[in-house]
Amino acid sequence: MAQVRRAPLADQAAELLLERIRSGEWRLGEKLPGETTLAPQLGVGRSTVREAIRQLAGRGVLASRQGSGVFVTALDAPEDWDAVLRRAGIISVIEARIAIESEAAALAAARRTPADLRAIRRALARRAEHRFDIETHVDADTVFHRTIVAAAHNPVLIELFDTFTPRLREAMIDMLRIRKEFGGDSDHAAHAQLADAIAARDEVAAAERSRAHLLTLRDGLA
Amino acid sequence: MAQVRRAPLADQAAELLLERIRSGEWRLGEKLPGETTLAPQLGVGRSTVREAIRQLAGRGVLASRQGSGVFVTALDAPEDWDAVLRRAGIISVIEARIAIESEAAALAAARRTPADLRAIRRALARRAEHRFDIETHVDADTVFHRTIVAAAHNPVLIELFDTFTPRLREAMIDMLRIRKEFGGDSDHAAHAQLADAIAARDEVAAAERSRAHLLTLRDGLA
DNA sequence: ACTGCTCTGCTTGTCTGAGGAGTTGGCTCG
DNA sequence: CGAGCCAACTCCTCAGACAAGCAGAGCAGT
Repeated sequence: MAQVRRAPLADQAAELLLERIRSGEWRLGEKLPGETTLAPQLGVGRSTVREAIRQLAGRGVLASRQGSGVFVTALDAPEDWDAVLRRAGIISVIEARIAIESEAAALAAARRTPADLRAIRRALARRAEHRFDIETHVDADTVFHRTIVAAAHNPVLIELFDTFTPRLREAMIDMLRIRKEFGGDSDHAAHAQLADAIAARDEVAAAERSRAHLLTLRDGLA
Repeated sequence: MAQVRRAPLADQAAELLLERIRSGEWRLGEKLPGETTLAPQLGVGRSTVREAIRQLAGRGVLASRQGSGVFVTALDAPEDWDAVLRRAGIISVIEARIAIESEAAALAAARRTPADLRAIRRALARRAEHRFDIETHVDADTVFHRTIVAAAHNPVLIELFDTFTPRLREAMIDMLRIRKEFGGDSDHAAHAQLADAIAARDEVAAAERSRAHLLTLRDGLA
């Protein structure tokens, strides 16, 4: 026995439709049978079919046009990044962060404007101030790293950074709580060197420093 | 004059609700007013409210539990990556690909199994065969690069790769069509060197080769 | 033969009313 | 004070009705 029908009919109908779409029953852009046809086919009422269609419309799979019909706009629901990141494990996430952030550091060194540099320096100072409360320190650290990614002027990279950091926040807090030592002088010096490399437009050094710092973070979490 | 295009009431209602959620009217995990309360508040019928809720449920913002109520599960709809990539421009996308792929190449050099290596070599051979039809060549090239990312054994990186490449496919095809020259000996040699570096477990060289190759691609698209 | 019109059937959109099913919190009773 | 019942509330599902919009068939005029 699977489950005692915990899921509402509308959800089941949506899942069933998605399954049939995935199987290739209708091509991209093709029209689905009408609601009045689909309802008895799925064994539910028309309102239920409509709610299932709405659900898939919210996920970007279907689009309905009044008077015309319901059309397939995607052959599959886009991967849910939250789910991917939950499944993946912290190490994989931080490796992805290393990838984007070291590249972003190099780009930042090449492209940073004076305003970017001011923001980086300011974030670095705030990061140094908040060295007593763990959560506050982690957040200040994240803000600092974000200013660097922002200085790369690449919307994809900044979006990736924002996708990954929430997942890492808790793990970092836990790690620091165990180590009982953070925000020390050597840690601050490493970050200051990163900022200096970007200020000096030294792409190689910026990538290197960023990478080295995050690798220690990864090994701390392993 | 607003617009000729009229959105269905249910869509308008969904947008309105999302707006109120974003504004912080209800906190994360909090319960929304009942359908019978919401309907006159939004000036629509109950079934329309239900369809709006379903739509937001499909986007992961709301979740409804029978007998209990409708609850906020996210304060905002997750960014749609397709939209981000469309907006971002090819250069930004390929820079993101450089970031993940050069890092993946280094990880692949460290972690590749014999099976990974066989897959890489096989993909390299197929890539060399298909050097006459542009589309086929681009697809074979993508498969080759994907085997490398797969050898890094990091689910986040492979997912990122799969997210980016569809967006790049057309751009690469267009570029090669203009240049009228592809799959040459030097191009093939560069890929072979990348495969060799991974075979030799040389992390630095693998990252370097991958990066250099993709940079020429970026500059070709600029 | 071509153009432009209307008419018609089919589609989705919206509302209402009626029960069914599940949850919650208070109330009664031991 | 605790256990069990119960009533009010919630969402879930259905059926029916009518409105609004689209697309193609058919027709009339040029």
